[in-house]
Amino acid sequence: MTLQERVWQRRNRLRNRFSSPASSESGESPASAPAPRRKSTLADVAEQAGVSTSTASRALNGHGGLAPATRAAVEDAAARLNFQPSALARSLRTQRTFTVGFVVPDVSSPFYAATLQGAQGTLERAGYRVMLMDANQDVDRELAAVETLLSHQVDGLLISSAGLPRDVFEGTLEDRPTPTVFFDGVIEGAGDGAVTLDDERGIVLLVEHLVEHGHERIGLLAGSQRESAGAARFRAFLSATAVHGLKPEKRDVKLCSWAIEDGRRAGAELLAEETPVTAVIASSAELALGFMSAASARGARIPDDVALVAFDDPYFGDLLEPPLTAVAYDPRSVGAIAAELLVAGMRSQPERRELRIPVKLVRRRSCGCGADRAQ
Amino acid sequence: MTLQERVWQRRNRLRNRFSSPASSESGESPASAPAPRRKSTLADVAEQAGVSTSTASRALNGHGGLAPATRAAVEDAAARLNFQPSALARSLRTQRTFTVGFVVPDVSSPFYAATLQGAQGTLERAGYRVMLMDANQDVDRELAAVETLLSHQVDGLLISSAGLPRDVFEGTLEDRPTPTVFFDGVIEGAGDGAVTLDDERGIVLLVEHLVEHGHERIGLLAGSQRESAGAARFRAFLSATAVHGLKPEKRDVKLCSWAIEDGRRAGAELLAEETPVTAVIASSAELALGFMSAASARGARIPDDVALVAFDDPYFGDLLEPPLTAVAYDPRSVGAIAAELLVAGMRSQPERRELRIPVKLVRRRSCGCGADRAQ
DNA sequence: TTGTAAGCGTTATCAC
DNA sequence: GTGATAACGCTTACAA
Repeated sequence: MTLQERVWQRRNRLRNRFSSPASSESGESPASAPAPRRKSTLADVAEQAGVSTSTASRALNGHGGLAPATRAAVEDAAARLNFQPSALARSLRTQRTFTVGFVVPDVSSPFYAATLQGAQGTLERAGYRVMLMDANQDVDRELAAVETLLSHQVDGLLISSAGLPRDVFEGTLEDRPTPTVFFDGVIEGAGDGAVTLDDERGIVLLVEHLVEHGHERIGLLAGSQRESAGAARFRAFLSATAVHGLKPEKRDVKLCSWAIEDGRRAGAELLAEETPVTAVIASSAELALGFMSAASARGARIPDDVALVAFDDPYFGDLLEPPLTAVAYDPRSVGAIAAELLVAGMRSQPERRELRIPVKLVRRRSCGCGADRAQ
Repeated sequence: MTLQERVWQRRNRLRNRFSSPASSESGESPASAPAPRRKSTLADVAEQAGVSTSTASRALNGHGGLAPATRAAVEDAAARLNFQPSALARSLRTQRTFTVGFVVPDVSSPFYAATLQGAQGTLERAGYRVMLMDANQDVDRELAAVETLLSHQVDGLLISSAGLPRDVFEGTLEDRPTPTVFFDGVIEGAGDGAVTLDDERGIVLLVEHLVEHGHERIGLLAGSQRESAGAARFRAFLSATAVHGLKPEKRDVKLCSWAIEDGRRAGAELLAEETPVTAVIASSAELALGFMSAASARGARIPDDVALVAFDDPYFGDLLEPPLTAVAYDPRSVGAIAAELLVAGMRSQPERRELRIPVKLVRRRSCGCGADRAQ
C-alpha cells in the first residue's frame, strides 16, 4: 500500500466514523458516545462479518477452503474495522515470533551500525523484525541481553560477542534451542554459523605492504584480546611478521580496547619510546584515529616520522590528513550474510557454516605511498 | 548476577542433571530418556513446588502476602528448573510489553546510531527494551515500521521522521493511543513530545562566523526539505543571512538528500559556477564530507578558495584536512532525553513538551581560522 | 495465605 | 465450508 493510498484510506475512515449512525452529533449520553475505541480484535471482525472467529482467522490467513463470499465479507469487515492482528497473541499461539535478536558490543560504532543495517535489510525481506540490544562492551550485559531476547522467544539470534565463554553461552541456550549465528566477535565452535572478516589475510596485506616500504620495526595497536577479531589479528600479526624475519618486541604491541581514546593513549606510549617503531598497524579505524591524534599532539608526522596503516577503512578515510592506508571490506555484507545464514538456519537445520568476508588493501598516503615514490 | 556466578550456576545445573535419578545412564527406553527439554513454564514450577500457578506467580513477582516458606519453595523450584517467564504470555495478559519502538531514517548514520545508543541506555535503565526499525529514508517504510511496531503492542514510540504527514501518522495511531516522542525529524504538533537540535541557533552561529571572516556570498547544502531539521536549517539560513544584509541567490542553495554522495554532487555544482560562492555551509557532516571530496576532485582548496563549515561535528572532525569548523552537540543526549520524555509519558500523561538541545561552535581551520589570522 | 477460574487474542483440531 | 472448543503461558479478581 502506498502512502497516497493510506492517506485516502485514512480520510475514508474518518468519513465513515462521522456518518456512522451510532455517533449522532446530538447523542450526548455516555452510552451513545463513540466507545473508547479499543483496538479491534479478530472477534470483532468475525462478528461484523457474521462468521466465527475460526473462519475469520482462516479467511485472513488464506488457509483452507473458504467460500469466496465469506472470505470477501471477512476481508471487508477487517478493513472497515482497521483490524491489525495482535502479534503477541499470534506468537503465543504459534510459538513463532518472526523476530530475531541482534546483540553487539556497541551500536554506535560505524562498523556495527553498518552490520545492523545489512542484517536488517536481509531479515526484513525474509519477514523478520529485529530486536536490538547493545551490550556496551560488557560480557555480563551481553549475557543479560541474550536472556532477555530468549524470554521474548526470538526465532533467532545474531551476535557479535565481546568474549562470552562458550559454555556459559550454551548453558543459557540449552533449554531453548534457538538458531544463532555469530559475526565478527565469534565464539569458537558455538552457534549454527559464524561470519568473520578475513583477519589473517588483512594483517598479511598490511604487514607485507609495510615491509615493501622498508620497515623493519612495526608496532601494533591490537585491540581487545577478549574478542575473537582482536585476538585473530594479533596472532596474524605475529605470524606475518615472522614470515619476514621480524620479531616484534613486546613493548611494541599494545593490547588495549577499541575506543579512539585507547588508540590515543597506546599511540602516545609507542611514540614516547627512545627509539620508536617506524610504522604501526592499528587493528581498527578508531585506534588509527587515536594514533593520529597522539601523533599530531606530539608533533610526529605521518608517514614521515612514523607510517600508519589500519585494519578497517572508514568512509572518510581519504579525507583524513594524511589519507589512511587501510584494509577495506564491506561491513554491510557481514551483517547481510550473517542474516542469510540465520534465515536458512531458522527454516531448516543445515550444517554449521563458517564464512569469511574478503578484504582488500587500499593504498593511500599514511603508509608512505605517494609521499616518497619509493614503494 | 555476575558472570562468574553464572558460570557456577551453569556448572551446578549440569551436575544436577547428571545426578538426577530420572536420567540414569543405563535407562535406554524412550520413556526414561531425558524428555525433549521444552522450556519450563510457570505450571512446571508450581508443580515442583507443590502449589498452584497463582501462588507461584505471586511468589515470583513479589506480590501479595505469602508464607515465607512457600515463597522459598517456589523460588527454589524456579531456580532448579531454570524458569524464565514468557514475556509473550505475560504481555498478552498484562497488556504491557515494556518494549519501545525506535524508528530512524538510517541507523548507520553516526548521528542516529548515537541517538539510539543514548535512548537505549535510558530505556534499559527504566526497564524497557528497544525494537528497532530502519525506515531507509522512505516515508512508506516509515509508516510500515510504525504499524509493525504497533502490532507488537510496543508501549511507546521514539521516531525520527523522514517526513510523514501528520494526519497519516495520527490516523495510524488513532485506535491505539501509544505514547510517542519525536526527535530530530519531528512532525509539527504531533506526538507527546519532541526533541530537536537548536537548528536556528546553530545556523546563526555558522553564518555569523562566516560573516566575521568577511564572506558576503555564502552557499548552503540544505539537506532534505521533507525532514524538519533540513527545513529548519534552511529557514534559519535565510533569516540569518538576511540579518547581515545578505540575499543568497537561488542557485547558491542546494536542496538535496543527506548522503555523502549528494554533498559531492551538489558541491560540484556549486564549485562549477563561473563566480562561485566564497563559503559554504553544509547542513550535515556527511554533506560537508561530500563537499570536501568535490573540492579536492576539482582542486579547490579549503579554506583558501572556498571556506566550509558544517552543522554537525563528526568525531573525527579535527583529523580531517582541513580540520572542520562545525556546530557541535551531543547526539547521545538527544536520544537519551527523548527517551526520558517517553518514559515519563508512558508512566503518566504529562503535557506535551518540546525540548531543544543546545549547540556550540567549534572553530577549526576549514572556515579560515588559523590559516589567515584575519578573523 | 492460597486456590479456582476467567481471560488476554490468536490458531489448530476436531466435529458437523 | 464452517463452527465449537481447546490450547499458548501468564496474571488477577474472587473465593475459600
